[in-house]
Amino acid sequence: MVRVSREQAAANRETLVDAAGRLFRVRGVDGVGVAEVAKEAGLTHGALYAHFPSKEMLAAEALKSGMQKSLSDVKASAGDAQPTLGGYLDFLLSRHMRDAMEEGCPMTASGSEIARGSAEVSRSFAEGFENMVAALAAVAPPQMADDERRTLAITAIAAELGAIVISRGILKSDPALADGVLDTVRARLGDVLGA
Amino acid sequence: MVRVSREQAAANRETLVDAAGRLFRVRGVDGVGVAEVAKEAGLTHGALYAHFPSKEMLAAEALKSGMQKSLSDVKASAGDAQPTLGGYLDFLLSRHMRDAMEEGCPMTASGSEIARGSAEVSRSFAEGFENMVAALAAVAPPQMADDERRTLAITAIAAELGAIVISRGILKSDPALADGVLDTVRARLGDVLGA
DNA sequence: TGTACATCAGTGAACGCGCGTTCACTGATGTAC
DNA sequence: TGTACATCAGTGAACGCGCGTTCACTGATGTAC
Repeated sequence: MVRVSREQAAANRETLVDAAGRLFRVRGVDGVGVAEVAKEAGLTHGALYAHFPSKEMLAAEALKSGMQKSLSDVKASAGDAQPTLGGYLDFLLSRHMRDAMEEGCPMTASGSEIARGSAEVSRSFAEGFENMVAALAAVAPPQMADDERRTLAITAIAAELGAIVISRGILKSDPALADGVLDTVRARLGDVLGA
Repeated sequence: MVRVSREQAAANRETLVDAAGRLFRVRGVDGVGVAEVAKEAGLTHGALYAHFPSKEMLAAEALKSGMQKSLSDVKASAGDAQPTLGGYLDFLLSRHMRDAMEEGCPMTASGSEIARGSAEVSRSFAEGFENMVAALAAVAPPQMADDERRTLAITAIAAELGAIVISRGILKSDPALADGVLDTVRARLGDVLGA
């Protein structure tokens, strides 16, 4: 196939970003070649360079998109019910969040790679982080002052990220401890934050 | 040079592990070749395979060694004074800890790579994590029950790891926010843990 | 202590391989008349 | 609406390169007598 419609091209671009996000989260940016990303999207590697100037830029785009998607997932986790901080934490610190890396949050899956990324990557990350902070602050106990809610949200996200990373790291050698870390941090955050 | 004394060989092995730890932390395991590790240690890549069966095993060894060294650094941060939880947290959540990746903790520098590593890597990590938990639990408020001290230590480490990773990720695009995350989590943990 | 020889830590060339990126080409899409 | 042609998304061969690993070789170290 050569030359597709503009709609199709836009769809292909999105498919590339999604495939990249999924693969990069599971195996790392350095662990996946551009050819595999393109193949996963049903294209050849050459097509990828019609949409992105380099693998690095694709990674930045995939990160941004993944953070947005992840935020939507968190918000959607409440379903039709009123979202609560406790509900968000249950979702963020669940075994599913730990195990389903391909659909999870890029922040937990690629944290150490983001630190080494370009300024572009950093910008995508900062934006996604701010949005996540805002989402958690919005469901913090209403009697709190605004800056206290923000403080609480930042601390909860940091603890969540750390707990998921630690739990994943331990999983292959001590699954019981890996589960314990998730439960411990979830419970402790609950005690502390009243959620 | 060919064939060195047994002492020299042991020293060379250690130099390789140190060099690998430093380089892997800064640029990632996938971001550094075995030739560069060997060169950094003043050897050629061939020599590396006299000490380690593969790059993967070298990485596992470097992780184990790095976690031990990191724990020593934390304990040493108290100097001659009586170690306290607050003192440990000041050290763990400092700008220096965030910026000096080459001497920092492999847990924060390579978290997402550890999750993808072998069972061997997972074992090294689990052991290092347990030791760090024990060290923090040992300086937790003495009136607490043992399991509560452990819970507290796990939560503090998770929050520390997350805060450092987030701060590093944001640093290139928003240094002020990056500092803010460290300070926020440090303060909040202090409030909450009474340290 | 002195000599002969086995050991093996370290060297550096070579291996096959997959990487990111480029580019000449294709032909359906989109457009101008 | 129909025709002629420019555009450009996607193809796939080719590029140079650095990767992890292997291996024949070297010669000082360590050992047996």
